[in-house]
Amino acid sequence: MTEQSSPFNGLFRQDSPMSPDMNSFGLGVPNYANTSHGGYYYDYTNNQNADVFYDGTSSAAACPRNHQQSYSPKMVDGLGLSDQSLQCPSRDTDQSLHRMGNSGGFYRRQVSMSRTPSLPDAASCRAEDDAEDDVASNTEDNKAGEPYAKLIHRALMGAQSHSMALQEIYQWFIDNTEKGSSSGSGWRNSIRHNLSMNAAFCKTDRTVDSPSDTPAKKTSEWVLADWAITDGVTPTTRYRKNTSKKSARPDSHSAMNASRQNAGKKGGSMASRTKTLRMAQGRSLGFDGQALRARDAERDREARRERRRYHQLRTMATPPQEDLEQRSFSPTTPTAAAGMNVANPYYFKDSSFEGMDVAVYDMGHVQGVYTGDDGPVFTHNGIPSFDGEGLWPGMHGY
DNA sequence: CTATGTAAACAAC
DNA sequence: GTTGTTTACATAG
Repeated sequence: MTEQSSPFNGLFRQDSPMSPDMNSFGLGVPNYANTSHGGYYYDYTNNQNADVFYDGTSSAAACPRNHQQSYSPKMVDGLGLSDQSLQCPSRDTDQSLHRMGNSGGFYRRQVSMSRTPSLPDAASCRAEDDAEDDVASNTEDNKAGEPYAKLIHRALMGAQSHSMALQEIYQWFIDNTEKGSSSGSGWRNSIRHNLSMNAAFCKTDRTVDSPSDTPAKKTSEWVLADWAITDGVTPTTRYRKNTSKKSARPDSHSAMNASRQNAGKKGGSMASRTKTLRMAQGRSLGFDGQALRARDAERDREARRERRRYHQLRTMATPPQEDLEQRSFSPTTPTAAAGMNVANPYYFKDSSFEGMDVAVYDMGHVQGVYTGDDGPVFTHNGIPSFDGEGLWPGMHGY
């Protein structure tokens, strides 16, 4: 295998260890030394010597966050385990979560990476979060009024790499919200609903190689879209389809029941069909295609402008693969979707596109991958390109 | 009308 | 049973 010259064996999500000056629009120099790319990407495959193990937990499968940044125990101690975002609860077989004491429950990664993390410490993260949601409760107990989307956003902002498994989000709600202490499970449904419907939350699928010869495990986590890290959440409502509000049908009960069943039927069948499609079409942009009305479109344009501004600022300091959006994998880590006749989560957005909809480039446009010192570059006959338009200055498509 | 919460059907695992 | 997607309905403002 051609190992890249990079001193670490993979690409790791980089947003979390940004230096503080990077947090404000990224004009600073990334101080994760030896990583020549701007980040947000992982490589979970070259993990043979990046095995994950866990401290203080009973189960080897206790923590699914094995893709995350490695923190030495010393650093963890320094950050303070009272910060619940640093803790990784263990699971028992029926998947309920237990809080571990301060002595355990976190994980660490058995790999030495030469980059200097210079993490924002827990305190600054906290301060940042508190500053961001000015209205948000300062107390641990949240006001019941804070909507799910914002709560989820806060949870993810407090998590390493801004990513959490669903169960961890549940646990966060249990620990930090009133909603999570309610008896039923409706709030879990609502969380899932929000995660699905809000473009600020992106799902990452991956298969994780276990240290031993355990069969590769599929895990799934929810991560904040990069723009949501700075911009916060946008209302989930915007991504809903237009529902013909008023009951056109006067037939009441049985009709309602039937219509709901029908809705579920649609939802269920749509789920699988549009799942990958939506991935490929840029869910993180929050488009619902035709369902967008003019005003929504204008608001989207405005938000997109803002994100582009942010994007441009960042690309001044980072290589062009920042143009990859919502790619949670390394391109050298093909998923089952890669090369198959299904939509692929590796897609590319022409960020300069001013029009109504997204220009999408999926892996079908990619002719090859070159992994060099500047990070992965897609190539055609050895020349960085796409078969579409050039995505960034100085690169011309084929 | 908008934002949000909730219930529920359904698929895939 | 869990996870994720989707539709529908309710309600507060």
